[in-house]
Amino acid sequence: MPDIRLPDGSIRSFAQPVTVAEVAASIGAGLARAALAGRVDGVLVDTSFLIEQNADLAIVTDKDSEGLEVIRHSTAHLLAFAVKSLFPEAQVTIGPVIENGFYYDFAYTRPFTPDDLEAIEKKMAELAKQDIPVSHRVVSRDEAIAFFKEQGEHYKCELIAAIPEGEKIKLYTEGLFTDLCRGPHVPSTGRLKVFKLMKVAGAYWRGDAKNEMLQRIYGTAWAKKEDLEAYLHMLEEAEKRDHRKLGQQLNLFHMQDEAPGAVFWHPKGWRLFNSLINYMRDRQEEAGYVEVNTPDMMDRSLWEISGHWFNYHHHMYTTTTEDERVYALKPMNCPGAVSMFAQGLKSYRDLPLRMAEFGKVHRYEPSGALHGLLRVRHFTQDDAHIFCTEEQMEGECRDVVKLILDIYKDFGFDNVIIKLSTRPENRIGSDEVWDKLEGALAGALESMGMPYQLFPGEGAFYGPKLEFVLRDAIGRDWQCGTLQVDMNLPERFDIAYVAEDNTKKRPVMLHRALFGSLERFTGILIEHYAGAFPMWLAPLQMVVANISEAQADYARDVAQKLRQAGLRVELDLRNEKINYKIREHSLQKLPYQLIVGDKEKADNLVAVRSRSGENLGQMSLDAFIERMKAETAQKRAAQ
RNA sequence: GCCCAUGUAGCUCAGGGGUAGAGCACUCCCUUGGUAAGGGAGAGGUCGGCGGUUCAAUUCCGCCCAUGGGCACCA
Repeated sequence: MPDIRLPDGSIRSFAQPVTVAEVAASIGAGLARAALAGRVDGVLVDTSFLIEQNADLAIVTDKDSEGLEVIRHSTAHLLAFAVKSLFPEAQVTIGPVIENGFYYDFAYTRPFTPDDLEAIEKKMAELAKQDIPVSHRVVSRDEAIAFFKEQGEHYKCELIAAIPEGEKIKLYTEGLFTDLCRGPHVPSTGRLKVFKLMKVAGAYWRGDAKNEMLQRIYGTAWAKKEDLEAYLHMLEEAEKRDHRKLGQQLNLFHMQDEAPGAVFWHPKGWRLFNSLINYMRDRQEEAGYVEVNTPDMMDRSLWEISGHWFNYHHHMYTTTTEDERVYALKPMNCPGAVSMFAQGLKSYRDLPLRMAEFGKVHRYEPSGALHGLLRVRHFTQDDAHIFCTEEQMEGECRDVVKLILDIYKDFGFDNVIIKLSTRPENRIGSDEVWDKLEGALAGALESMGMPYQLFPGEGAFYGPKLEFVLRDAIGRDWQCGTLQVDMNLPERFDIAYVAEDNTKKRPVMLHRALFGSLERFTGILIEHYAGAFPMWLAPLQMVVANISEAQADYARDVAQKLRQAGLRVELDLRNEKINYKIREHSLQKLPYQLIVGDKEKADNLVAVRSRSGENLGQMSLDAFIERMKAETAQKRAAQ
């Protein structure tokens, strides 16, 4: 005799146990048709779930985010259903919901082709149209294993074996297809209307590279057709921002086959790159850092001391010289920095010593990992190592966090997620020391009131770390900055400072990078701004274009004056119509275009057009320069 | 590193067993035009590399390299 309380607070009483579907029907026929699942006392269930006692119930429809998840999950099953009906020999494995869609991994004798995908999608549509009911039953572990064994589904048997004791094992059936699943699912396949298969890819069984590779089919699913279209449109827009594409269109950089994972910076791209370094130099100087430079290549013995040789030498570039010495290109700057500290005697008066280096590091990354500027083999870090006393540690951490967040703001990244990764199982050092290091990082954040996400066990073997993830203009997340506390290197290199009491003490060492990799950060900025850089970053800020040859001298004159005012200017005196020039420079996303014709020449003016396409009219050169200086100083403003 | 796909002119792409084609860009000529493409001519390619099959390979097959999408990796 359950009393059921709905989200609006109203209570419905029933004479006997009822299913979620029946409650929905008692409220209205429309809701009954829309019901995808139910939430009973906070737990998501199928519409066939029988409510026997008093309970809170919410009917889940495609208007709820949970409803959409149910749709995606059920569409993954529909995909498996279709694959099994077209390729009965394929074995099913797992098919979870992911952002914007789902995937399903299959084991099959041959790879699925793009044509197969098309056929599978067609089959899915067919099965959906047949509106096949989806039902489930709870079975015992032995029963489940026997069932899948008989079907030849060995992966499923492995999955069942891994289900913890005491958890219910459910089998969902739609038509001839039965799958192991936690549920819930839509009541029938007819509820799945808007989906599209996106791509096939390889994926290791259970995410382990030691296991065999399965075939993963990715798909997307939505409640409404318009949602799917909006999603596909968003993907197209993201593709237009792709830094590899823009890098070529805007003539910023290129890469070529002979140098995989390495960048050829063109003049404009290099100017951008250098703007970032110069900006960082200024900020670091203000924050009390000194800048140093250490060798790119050092003897193997140094890398043995640092531990890199043992841990990473497969990923290091090495070379043997004629005298048979083995050198390695630096994969990190820290051994150089520690060597720098070790040289000469250091006193507590020298601490904290904040030592920055724009070091170019070389790592032989796996070929499959390379990706434009975002994952390269040779990159420049805006690295710094802070040597300090234990007492100074927390304060230094706080200053780094402040600096990072403040700098990100200048690029319009206000939305920064901070992750704290703590001691892993495999680690060096006593728990007591780890308490201190983790305490310094957490304490710094907490004293500033900064929220953070905790990742227990994810720290490096030598110390905990903070990671700074920023969200760009179209909502994508990028991990950039890190702050790590290191107890490994100071010990390995046996560095010390002379303390107040004239004893030698081991300093604490912080590693930090704000941009992380300059190459990567440049790539992120290209996508973030879609190539339309704000004035302070734009490699080329403006063009001066003449209407016809008669104003060439005047245009030259204007450009020269702008350059003298410290602006980055290009001159376009080509024998082309003004429309043609404007179109070209607009496509190059220049912040400003200055048009000079007879009128401007006569009155000593420039006609200004902004990147947004707005004609700002005529103004004097001085007024324009004033305006440009103000805009450049403003930093973050972009259009 | 693993799976799949791709590689043709500077760029975007078409083609296909009988020694390659378009648009844009480039060079020259005409045009001197006021806020997103004026007209004409010309030049440009060992069809990613190496092997194989064939009378003949850019096209078919194999290996390698690179790129793209994933997986794994990211000190």
